Amino acid sequence: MTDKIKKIARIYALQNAVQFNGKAEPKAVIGKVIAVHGKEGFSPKEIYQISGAACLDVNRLSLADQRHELEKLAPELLVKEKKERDFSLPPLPNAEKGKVVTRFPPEPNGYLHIGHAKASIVDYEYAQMYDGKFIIRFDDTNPENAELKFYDAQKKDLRWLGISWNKEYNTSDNIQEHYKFAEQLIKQGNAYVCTCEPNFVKECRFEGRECNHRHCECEEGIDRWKQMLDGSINGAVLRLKGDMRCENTAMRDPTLFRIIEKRHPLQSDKYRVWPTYDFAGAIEDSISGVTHPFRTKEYELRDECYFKILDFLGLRKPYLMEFARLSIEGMPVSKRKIKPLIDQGKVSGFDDPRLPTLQGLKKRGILPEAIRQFVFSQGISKVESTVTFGLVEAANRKILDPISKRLFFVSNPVKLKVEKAPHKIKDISFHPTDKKLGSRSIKTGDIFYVNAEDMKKLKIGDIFRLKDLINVKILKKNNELIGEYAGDKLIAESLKIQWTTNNFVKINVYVPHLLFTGDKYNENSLEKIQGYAEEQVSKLKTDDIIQFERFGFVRIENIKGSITGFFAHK
RNA sequence: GCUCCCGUAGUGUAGUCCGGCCAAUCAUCAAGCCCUCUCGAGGCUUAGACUCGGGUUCGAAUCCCGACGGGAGCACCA
Repeated sequence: MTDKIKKIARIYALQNAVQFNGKAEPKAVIGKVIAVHGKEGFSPKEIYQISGAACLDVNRLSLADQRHELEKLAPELLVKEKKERDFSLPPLPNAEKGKVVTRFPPEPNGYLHIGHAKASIVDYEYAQMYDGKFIIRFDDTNPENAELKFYDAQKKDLRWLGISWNKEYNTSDNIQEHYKFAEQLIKQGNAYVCTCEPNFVKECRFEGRECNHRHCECEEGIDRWKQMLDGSINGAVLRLKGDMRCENTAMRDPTLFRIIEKRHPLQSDKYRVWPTYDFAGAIEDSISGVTHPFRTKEYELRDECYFKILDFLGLRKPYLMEFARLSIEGMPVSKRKIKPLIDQGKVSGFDDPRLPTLQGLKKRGILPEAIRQFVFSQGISKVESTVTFGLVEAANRKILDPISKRLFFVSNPVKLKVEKAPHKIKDISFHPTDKKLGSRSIKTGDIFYVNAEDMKKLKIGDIFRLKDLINVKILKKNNELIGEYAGDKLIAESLKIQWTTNNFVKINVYVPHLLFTGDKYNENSLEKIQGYAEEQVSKLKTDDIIQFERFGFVRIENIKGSITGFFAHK
């Protein structure tokens, strides 16, 4: 038995020594030995001694000898294997295949952004993982926020992300049911109608003081509730009887229902008493069969309230989980920040390519699959972090690169006359490796357009190459740019530049930069680059994403022959 | 102010629940080289982290205590 463990210790001491310059470290070795062998009746002390001795012995050998011996004993330990990272979501606690139900509950008050994408993708993905069901529920319990157009707009955004759902409904469809639960709470003495001034409520909550309404009889409570519903009292709310001295201030008798006299986009003026998030969220998750509701961290303090309500009503409790909000550097997600920019005309709308709205991302050529991969790479931890948009770009580039056509675009174009240039009809393929993407043929003469900065780098007499076409020697560089044909054969070390013939397409490319630097709006966040693209570009359709060589990936909009580009990234 | 949550390379992230195959994963970024008729992609290499201080233990990124730092809540918004 001791022999066995000695042998193991020897092997790992050798491995450790080989890995770290001939010096084995007993601490590391003992760990491995215990991990592989298990303790099996040995005390850690014994193993420690054995490992220590093994290290001493091994360290006396030369590195070459160590390697040699390890090769004989356990050659597989010689190669350091690369660990693979698995980017799928971690397993869901308390989950059973076929029985998981998740939900995405947006308020129909705006367009979806990347934060919503994270939530919905996580919800959807877990339902998929467990062959469960995924519900989309519009949390439209505040008629002051809900707007008709957003119900469909949000669904459209979700579909674009590749998300589908098993069930869709509105919380506002269930108000009657919410009323029944409210009544039950009042009857049980777990809720009461309060007509205190909002400021007074706030004060009491802060100081942990109860108000008089808290102690009214149930009979009276029901009456007052009915009055709330029929409009005969105003300024009333229904509050949960929590604990006004609870350390968690969310439990200091939170409001469950309030009066909002505003026409609802779906329910019209049918109701004037509306449940709050605390109430509606808990009730809906429970009665719709959701097993694993996710929400963002800022609700964490409300968990207690969520469960208290379900407790009082004897309703099933879902397994509630939280994760951190997603924030991206320089790209605010909140309506509070975006809305003023739109109102002041600083961005064009909710689909401005500088915005992290799904429509904005789409506009600049970010693919839904890239967003999904990005979300998976972020995971669902509670650590708050600010991500660089570069991570989204990197994911997008990996998807785009093998499938995007390569085309020529010349920004800041200058005219170049090439003397003695052979007239050609040149076939140039759309992709450097994937020939299946096809090719275009370009008819060339002696007039070209090239980028002015490229030309600045060249002196008279220099030879450069019009990529995929011919070499050109610079003859003149003053008012006019004149070159001379210098052969067809590729010169490996020559500068290869993109070009167009005089048969070009005028195009503006909008390059989005960070909207904010720190807290300040970046006045130069949208750069407009004008240039000429090769004629082929006029054949592109809206939403085509191509790469302009040495420029970057660009999404095209072709509106009745007028071409605009939106820069995605390099 | 009170309460809660969180602290791993420049930025993200795995590992933390259940201490030992962790002198710590992967991506991104940066630097360098190779490859390429793009400044893209690909390949290779290098650099870079467990917030700090105590404790428990043969052994701590992991458990305990404390400090510090960041975030959130204290709405008749969600």
